[in-house]
Amino acid sequence: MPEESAAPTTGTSTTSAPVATIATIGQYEGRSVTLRGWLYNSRESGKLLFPIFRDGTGTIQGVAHVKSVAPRVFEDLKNLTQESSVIVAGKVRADKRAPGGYELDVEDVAVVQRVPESDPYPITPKEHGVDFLMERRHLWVRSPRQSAILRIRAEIMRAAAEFFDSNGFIRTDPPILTPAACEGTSTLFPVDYFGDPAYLTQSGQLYIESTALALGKVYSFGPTFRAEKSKTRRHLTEFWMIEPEVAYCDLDGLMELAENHLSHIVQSVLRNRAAELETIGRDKSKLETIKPPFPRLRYDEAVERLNEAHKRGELEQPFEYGNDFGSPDETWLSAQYDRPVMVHRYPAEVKAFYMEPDPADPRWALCVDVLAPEGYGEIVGGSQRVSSFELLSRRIEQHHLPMEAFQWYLDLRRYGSVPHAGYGMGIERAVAWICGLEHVRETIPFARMLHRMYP
RNA sequence: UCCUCAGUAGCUCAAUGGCAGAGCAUUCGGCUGUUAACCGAAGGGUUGUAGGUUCGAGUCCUACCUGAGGAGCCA
Repeated sequence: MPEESAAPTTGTSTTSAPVATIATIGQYEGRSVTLRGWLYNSRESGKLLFPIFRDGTGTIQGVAHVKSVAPRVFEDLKNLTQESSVIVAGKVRADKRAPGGYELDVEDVAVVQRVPESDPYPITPKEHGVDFLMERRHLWVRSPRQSAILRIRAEIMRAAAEFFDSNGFIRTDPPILTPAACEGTSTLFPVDYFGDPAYLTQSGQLYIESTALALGKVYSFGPTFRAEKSKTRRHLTEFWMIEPEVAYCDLDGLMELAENHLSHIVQSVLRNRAAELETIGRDKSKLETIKPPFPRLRYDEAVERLNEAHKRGELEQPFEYGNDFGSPDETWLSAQYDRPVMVHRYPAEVKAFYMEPDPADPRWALCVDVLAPEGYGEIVGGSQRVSSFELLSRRIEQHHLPMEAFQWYLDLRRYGSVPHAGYGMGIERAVAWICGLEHVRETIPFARMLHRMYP
């Protein structure tokens, strides 16, 4: 994906040399170019300077000898501080010693803003702790690793939407401000809506069930909010979800959709963000296997395997039948496969009220969780929805949900109800898995977590 | 919310209850191919906060604050 400069040129050139970007600088080999960026780091050896520049697309080392440039240029470069903004002109030269394959023989430099040494850039190329970096997230995103992750995130989001756009889905985004809870209010963020209580959405699902019955195949893509007080590597209070919803679709159709969707995303990242995967040191062979079909596992079979694993001593806690999987259970299960595993038909009583019971045995719900490999856990959760008006209103009653608030949702079963199904995919967990990250806080530009709202 | 661990220089970390220390960063000096460069020198401290024990507390005790890891819940 070469991003050619459609950049503005106002007053930002030192010479007439064309403005290049570092990622695609090879096409200018042997020619002079202008780079607009920042000083990433610099080294010197006597009369030789090695400033390393970054421009958002990559880094490149410049070379300047005291005799090869004007005295002012040499002095300016020598006094340059980390993250000072500069416009630099130089000749592109292929060099085997350079990590990116090219170096820049500096010809001229214009300092846009010099960072004063009395208040140096705080993030040095050495080690830092998590708290220190998160407090300076607005600067941390400049580091090569962090900007590579954000580029991969953007590709994941692009490919995730592209898959639906090119398969007949219509994007219909639900409201973010909602009048009532989807499944109880305890995990919702309340807001004051002109004196009445309202909540930030925790899922657009109920709304896109409506648009699916209007348009057939739909999806939504946006932020969702959960006020859960969870403090783990998998949780954010604000995260992005892409949710398809399909009329006349059953659980089997939904699982097929999910495996094709996920495979498309991973293969797109491999194709379009190979350099970034390299930068962050991701093992690509772990992603190349992500192709349909994904293994399918009934809840019952998963439980059996977990109990066997416990007997062998691979899991501390024995699994209690009828429960939802715990985090260690998910981690163990997902680590058993080289591609995502789809666990389906959980016990109905531990699952949401809107999930259709299996006609073959109503103790099970027609639902599926997709667990990412390498222990990354649940990245997709979905189900076939209850289509019977009688069953749905009975469920709403049993769950002590306010019947008034669900009248519009029940209308979808009053007027032309059909079997339909959908799922939600958490973008940040997908990014963490595809990038091989320890924690979701690095998968989003500014993470919102329990006890972290700055910057 | 619960459990565990941590908080010392700008950063990452040392210091048996007995003189507050190193590496990096910053400043100055040296080096014509450096790759988180290297070599030499300098400056840099209310040891998270408040109490307590002790001749003496960074170190032990109590409370609180902040952060991290995990659990539950979830995507």
